[in-house]
Amino acid sequence: MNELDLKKTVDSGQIFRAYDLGNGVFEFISRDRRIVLDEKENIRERIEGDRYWRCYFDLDRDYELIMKKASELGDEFMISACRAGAGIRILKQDPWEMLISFIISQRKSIPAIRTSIERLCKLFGTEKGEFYAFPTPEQLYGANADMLKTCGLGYRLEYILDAAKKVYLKEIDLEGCFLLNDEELANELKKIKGVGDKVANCIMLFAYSRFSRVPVDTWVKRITDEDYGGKEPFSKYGEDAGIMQQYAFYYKRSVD
DNA sequence: TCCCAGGCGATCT
DNA sequence: AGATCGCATGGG
Repeated sequence: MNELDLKKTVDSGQIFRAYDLGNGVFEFISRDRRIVLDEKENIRERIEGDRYWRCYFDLDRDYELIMKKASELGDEFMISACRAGAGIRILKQDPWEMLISFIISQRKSIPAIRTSIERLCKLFGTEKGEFYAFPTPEQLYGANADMLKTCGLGYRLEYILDAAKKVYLKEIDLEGCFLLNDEELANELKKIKGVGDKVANCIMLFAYSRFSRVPVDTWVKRITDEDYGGKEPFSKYGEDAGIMQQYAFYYKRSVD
């Protein structure tokens, strides 16, 4: 019950710095932290003992209620999505890291996003022994322009620089943003170049625990068009719509 | 080689 | 407000 499936979570498109190392071993990197988990061991016990990772893996939320709601509604596609996505959890990630990661994500494939982010970390992040921390706003704001150009950011480069500038110079306070309501938060994030509705919703869902937000990307559009005849199927899940979106995203990609 | 990727900003009607 | 269009680059 209420399992945590590391493999599915790594592949769920919400985290770009998580890796399947093989043999049931998975690595997750967040900010300047790293955890390596072996699913053959009691991972739940291990995570529960650590304040940061317990919060990160969202262990205290009941993810089974949403399946019940899909069943009550007779929502067949979402029932299948819940079944396929069981064990995926919405990771509580860092706002700055999500901001940069999802600016990069636009019109890029997930493997290409990973490549760009890893280059950024390796070139500008602080070395932590076996890995590199995600670069801070200061590190990106002061980044060498020629080195930045080697990260495959394309036209998104100016967006990244705008984000680094606004956050480093405190025009935008990402920690203070936790106090804002959903609409205020979305508007604040969209002051940054390269942040539109979709990227803002990703940041809100994956960093600010705004579970009602549904990032509408190419896959979600396809679900709406192909499986619901053009009628948006997520809002009826209310405060859990973002979780359902994540299951549906995972499911749709898996059957494509 | 060709096609498209977890969209967005600019520029129109 | 809503519809179109160009966009840099890397994977498959």
